[in-house]
Amino acid sequence: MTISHPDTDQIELANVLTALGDETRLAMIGYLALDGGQELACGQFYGLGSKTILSYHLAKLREAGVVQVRPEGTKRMISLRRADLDGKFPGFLDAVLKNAVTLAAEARKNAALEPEEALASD
Amino acid sequence: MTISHPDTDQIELANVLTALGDETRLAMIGYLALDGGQELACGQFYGLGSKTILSYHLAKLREAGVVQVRPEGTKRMISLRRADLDGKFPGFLDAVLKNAVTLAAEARKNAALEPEEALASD
DNA sequence: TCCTTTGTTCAAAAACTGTTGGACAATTGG
DNA sequence: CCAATTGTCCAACAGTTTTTGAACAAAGGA
Repeated sequence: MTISHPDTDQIELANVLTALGDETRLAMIGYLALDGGQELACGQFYGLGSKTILSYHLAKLREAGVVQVRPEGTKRMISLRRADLDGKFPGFLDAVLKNAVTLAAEARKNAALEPEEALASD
Repeated sequence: MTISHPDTDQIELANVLTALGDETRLAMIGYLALDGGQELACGQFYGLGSKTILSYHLAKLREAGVVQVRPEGTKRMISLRRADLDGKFPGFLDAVLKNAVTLAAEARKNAALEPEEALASD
């Protein structure tokens, strides 16, 4: 395997809770839910910080078993491990996402207003 | 107010998740759910550590808005803020408790086997 | 090949966390 | 009053987390 993920049976609730106990990471999973479960690349988490910081937080989510990361070219396509989480902790992810989605929506709105993060749009 | 608690509208999901992202604190809320929502004193979290450590973790749970603490004599009667949490994060607490309860049950069983924690039973 | 895009890795610094042991405080009972 | 019970507070310690900037690597296009 190119990128290491915990097996489903190695996902522990305390680790998942720790991974999600951070506004940046909560917003990240909100982004992943916003677009209907579509995969996202790191660069699409607008308004959540530098690429270094996103890489760091992405690793935390991946190591806790919250997200799946698939390399595609130079990108990393990220998606929620929804089936695994729903199987182990029924109802948990949906309850958390209700909140996380609003965090992501705010971050996206703010990023649109402050184009410091945005790259050349030409 | 004798003991400080956050208002309901000040309870934030990221803080709740951080508070619960720890095996000791997860087991603590498991204990609170085990006995059908009865209040517990610190001394009744058998097998979870010294009184100092329980006091530390209790403060974390209280400051995050997870538990309510009511002084009674020299004891602190602790209960889940179930209505507040259910109101703000529907389905969340129940999803977490399913797991936390088993942690508490294991801790209680182990504490019964290793009577180092137990005080004089005479 | 050279450059761009996309992200990872590293070292360093600052802040926070969890644990321990001892002292302390408040309440209750003898 | 004196002692026991129940927890809190404090200082110290080791370890972890988060952040920053710079260097690096991998893939793809001109």
